[in-house]
Amino acid sequence: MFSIGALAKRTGVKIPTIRYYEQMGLIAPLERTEGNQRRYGRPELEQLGFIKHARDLGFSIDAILGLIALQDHPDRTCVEATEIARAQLADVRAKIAKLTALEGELNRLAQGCNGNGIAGECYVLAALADHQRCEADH
Amino acid sequence: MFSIGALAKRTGVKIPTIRYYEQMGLIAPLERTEGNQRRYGRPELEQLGFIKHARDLGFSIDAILGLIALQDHPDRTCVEATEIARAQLADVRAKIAKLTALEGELNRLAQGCNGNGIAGECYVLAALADHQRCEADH
DNA sequence: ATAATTGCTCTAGTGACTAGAGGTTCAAGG
DNA sequence: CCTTGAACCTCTAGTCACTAGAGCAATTAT
Repeated sequence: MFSIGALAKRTGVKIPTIRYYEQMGLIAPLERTEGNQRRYGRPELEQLGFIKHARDLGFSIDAILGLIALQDHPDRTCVEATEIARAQLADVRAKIAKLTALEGELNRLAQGCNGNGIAGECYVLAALADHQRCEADH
Repeated sequence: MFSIGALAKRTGVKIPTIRYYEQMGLIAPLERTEGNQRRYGRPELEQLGFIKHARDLGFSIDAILGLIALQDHPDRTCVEATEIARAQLADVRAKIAKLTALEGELNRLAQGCNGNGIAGECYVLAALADHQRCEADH
């Protein structure tokens, strides 16, 4: 049985975030002290590890709630968990694609100007003002 | 001179967003009608195009405010504009790197399970619970 | 016993919008 | 000229995943 501070230190999740997760229904402490302080056990430690890992992978709180519901009903098929993971993967891939396109344009933008001119004829500002110069459409 | 609705249609920026940008100090209409409705001209159209383009490239409202300040003082050197663009590029590259790492892990996650087992022995849930199985650290 | 640390709840702020309520103004047709 | 309906106005609150701070209570160490 340990305090919220100890849990925070062990998992690397900040104290207010743990309390926020509790509010969102992700982890509740097993019990409280007489003075109303949260006391956690090993299962909560593992649960929070799970949550942190999923958050690091970009899963939304809502998606994690779904995964937790699956953990709590291990008789359900695994399809749902895999679907959540696949959706997340698709999301990440879409983001990568978009960011890569932006990288290309920003690169041209940043290289077009050596930084020695004056802003009145700055390539960066001109390029931002004139979308025509873009290769990809966004 | 055209209305906010016409401006929205021409630029593809939604009406509430235009009003929000005005609140943030990005674009103000030249004038208002007697009945207090916004009326925009060509300069505002171009300004909003600039803003949209920069937002599409991931620039923050704050960064765009900086760029606009440069436009308004064309005597300043171009260095600042380039610096803002370079910072944005670095940011985008960092995000791509992080997302690519996540993509790898998510891919393993989603492929480890064919979706036919039961959640009690689901690879997705197990992998999320056990960070040890990860290759990269995040 | 006391001081230092840690904990509690509650409210409000972040960024970049989006949604809705409740009311006003404009443009077009009759 | 008048009415109708679309578009407009302001203002407040909600989104997501936290983060910060106020003001107070409990625990721990000395």
